[in-house]
Amino acid sequence: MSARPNTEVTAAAHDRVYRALRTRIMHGEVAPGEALTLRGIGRDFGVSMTPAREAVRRLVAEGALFLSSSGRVSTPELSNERIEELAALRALIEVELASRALPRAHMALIDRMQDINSNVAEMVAKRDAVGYIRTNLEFHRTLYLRAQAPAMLAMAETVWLQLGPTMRALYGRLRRTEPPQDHRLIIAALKAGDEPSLRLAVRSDVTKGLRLLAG
Amino acid sequence: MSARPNTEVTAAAHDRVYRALRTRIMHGEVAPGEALTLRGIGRDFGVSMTPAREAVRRLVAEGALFLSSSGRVSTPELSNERIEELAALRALIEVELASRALPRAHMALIDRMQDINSNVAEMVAKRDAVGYIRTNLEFHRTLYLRAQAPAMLAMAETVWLQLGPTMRALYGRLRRTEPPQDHRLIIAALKAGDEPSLRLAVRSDVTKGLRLLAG
DNA sequence: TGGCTCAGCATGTGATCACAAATTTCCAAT
DNA sequence: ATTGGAAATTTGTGATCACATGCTGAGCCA
Repeated sequence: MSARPNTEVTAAAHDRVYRALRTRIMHGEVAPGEALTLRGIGRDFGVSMTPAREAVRRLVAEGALFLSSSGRVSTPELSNERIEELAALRALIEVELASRALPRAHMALIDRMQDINSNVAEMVAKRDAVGYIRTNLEFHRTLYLRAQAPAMLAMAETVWLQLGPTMRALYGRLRRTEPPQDHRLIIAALKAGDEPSLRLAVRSDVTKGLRLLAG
Repeated sequence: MSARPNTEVTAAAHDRVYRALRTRIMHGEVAPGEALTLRGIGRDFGVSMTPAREAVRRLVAEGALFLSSSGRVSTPELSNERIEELAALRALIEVELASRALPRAHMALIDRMQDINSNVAEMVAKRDAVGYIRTNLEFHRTLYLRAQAPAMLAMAETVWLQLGPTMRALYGRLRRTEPPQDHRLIIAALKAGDEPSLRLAVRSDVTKGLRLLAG
């Protein structure tokens, strides 16, 4: 086989691999400490080592994967200190994003967030950890997209990515049945146009889960 | 030539290339919009395309380089909106870092920061834009290292990296002769243990330069 | 039984090649 | 002179290979 016989829509192989791995990591579909090999990734996606290597490099650069001194890659196992830091970063960045989104959040957006939140509740009821993480991030991203701040959103997603495997471990352990109360507070603050309440609710939502884990 | 004849200290070629490029970009040694080629980078560093490609991938992932739709890489030319966002991120993250460093900032650290700040003043006097950026970042990093928050510091450095070429363009244009006043305020607040003043001074220092550019 | 060594294997790294697509160059036609 | 297009060159992509290193486990000795 030679290079890409790309006549149209086909994206670059390394990008396809990157996106697939990124989504799996962010949604918590891989456990912390899980090892990956370039040849293994290549086999999984039907490509050679080269695109697998490039995808892994990107993910390492984003902190989604850990590179051992010998070059082996694995999902990171975060220390409590690092979890606390990442939670603080989420709080800083996401509060700002929510604040910037507030003036632009019209009723259609709030309705959509309520729909997503009912999906979150469903995932909690089904004890579906991956589904919960996915819909929960969708809830947040839907709001933050309105902030029109792509660099900040990218930063927030990088943090989510680093927390992905850890969140899986957390919510996999957790035995909750009630949907997140803070999401309702966020929606209420949006409806009321109440910025201080919004900031408080986002900070609480973002910090709460991770505090249990690090505590 | 085959693989790395690495008997000891030699670092991986892709890592060496990555670090060199990263430093050059962060310090503003390349202009915004400057184009790079994999073969050119390889030639410059005496390696093949493979390590050059990996280094570039990492830098693209960190937002230090822009990847065109056809795969060409260049230094990004930031819009005013993006500059404003990145300045806001600097403010958020660096104020937090400074705040966390404050309780641990003893006299030896403050002395070192004063030394670095006199180097900053020297660079300003010499109209050395690259030297100014380098010593200015060194001033900030010296403080933030004391925060013991590696994930946050990495985030801050990623923002610096994205702003590198733009800062060069800014400070290259700027005709200043006075050293930054805010640095003196930062040092004074550290000496006094005055957290609110420190937060204010850092925010002002970090926001000021970029406001001119985006304005 | 427990620890040690060494062979075999798995794995990352870097060079090189073939190919497709994008970009540039150059020449002819108007 | 300017524009159009075709040829030539540059460039990124992905596959493959050789090699050095790290890891694993089987066999050995105490």
